[in-house]
Amino acid sequence: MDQPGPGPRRTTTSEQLRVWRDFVETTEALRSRLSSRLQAESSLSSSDYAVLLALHDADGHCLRSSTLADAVGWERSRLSHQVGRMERRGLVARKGGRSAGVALTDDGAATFRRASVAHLRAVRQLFVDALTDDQLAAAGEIAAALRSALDRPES
Amino acid sequence: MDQPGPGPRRTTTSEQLRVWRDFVETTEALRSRLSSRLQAESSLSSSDYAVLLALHDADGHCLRSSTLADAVGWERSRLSHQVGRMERRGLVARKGGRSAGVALTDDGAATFRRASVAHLRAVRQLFVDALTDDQLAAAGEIAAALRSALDRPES
DNA sequence: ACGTCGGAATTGACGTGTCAATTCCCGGAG
DNA sequence: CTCCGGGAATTGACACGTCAATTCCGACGT
Repeated sequence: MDQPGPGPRRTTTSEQLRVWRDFVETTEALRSRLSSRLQAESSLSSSDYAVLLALHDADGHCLRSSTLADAVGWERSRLSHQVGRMERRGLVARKGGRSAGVALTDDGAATFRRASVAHLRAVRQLFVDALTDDQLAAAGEIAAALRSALDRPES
Repeated sequence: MDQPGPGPRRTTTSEQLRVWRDFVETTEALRSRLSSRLQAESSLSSSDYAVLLALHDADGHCLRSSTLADAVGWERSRLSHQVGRMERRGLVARKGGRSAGVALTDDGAATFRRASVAHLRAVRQLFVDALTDDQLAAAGEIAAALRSALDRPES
């Protein structure tokens, strides 16, 4: 046996692959479920919600485009399209000329508050309460480990 | 202290929320990284890959539309659009009249084999090898727990 | 003051996903 | 044989994301 003792060392990859698939499919399903609920309850997409959240947390409910883009972690152009659509729906407003800020409208702020209680309830039900304390802690560690792998030099 | 002893009971929700956000953002980033690599290395989207994988595993490299839809877990119409696009690129072919099957072409099969080695390498690097054995096991349990919450009656 | 240079923001074109029709085919009833 | 019902598959219209231009504005040198 070229296995260094009884310690848990990698067997094949098929078991690992199974975990990978379960993990991916489940997180995907979770994301998509939360997204449907949000849509059904508040007519907001996850993207809408992300923007509203960032603006809501911002000082004066207003941010420069590029700051907002960083806050939600998107490309500029994606944000621009998104803001355009949200502006048409009256959730946000562009301030000033070409440069200088996107602001939450009153309507946007109200919509966000309404949506967020339902959304947080859903997150609690489908994630927080679905896991034991240990599992929740493990989830945090796993996220950190994955992120650090993602941040490595690239291959 | 209204905390019932040293036992691990929920504090506020803000710590839990932080874990939730980390978790979501990280899995999202991971998915998107794998997807870019696949695209760069093989000119395939994740959706393309999913379809090729399902057909490759299928008997005779051919499946009925609805069976294929179940295999990848999509809506019918999404599959139809996807297959249409893949057909134009020569990766798959529709058989028979309106009903009766989508088949992998030789080109599709070859493309899939090429893509899968790179993809599996990436999965190993960014997921399997990024986690300790314990974390990998925990990931499996977390997926199971989340899935079972998702499968509950709905709210 | 004028040009122009550079980055910020936007736009357009295109591939993709969803929802609501719509088409197509098969099987049974008359 | 013909007609009709219903489910499978497709299509169309529209929302969304990405990439490659393009526009816009302000700073800097001369």
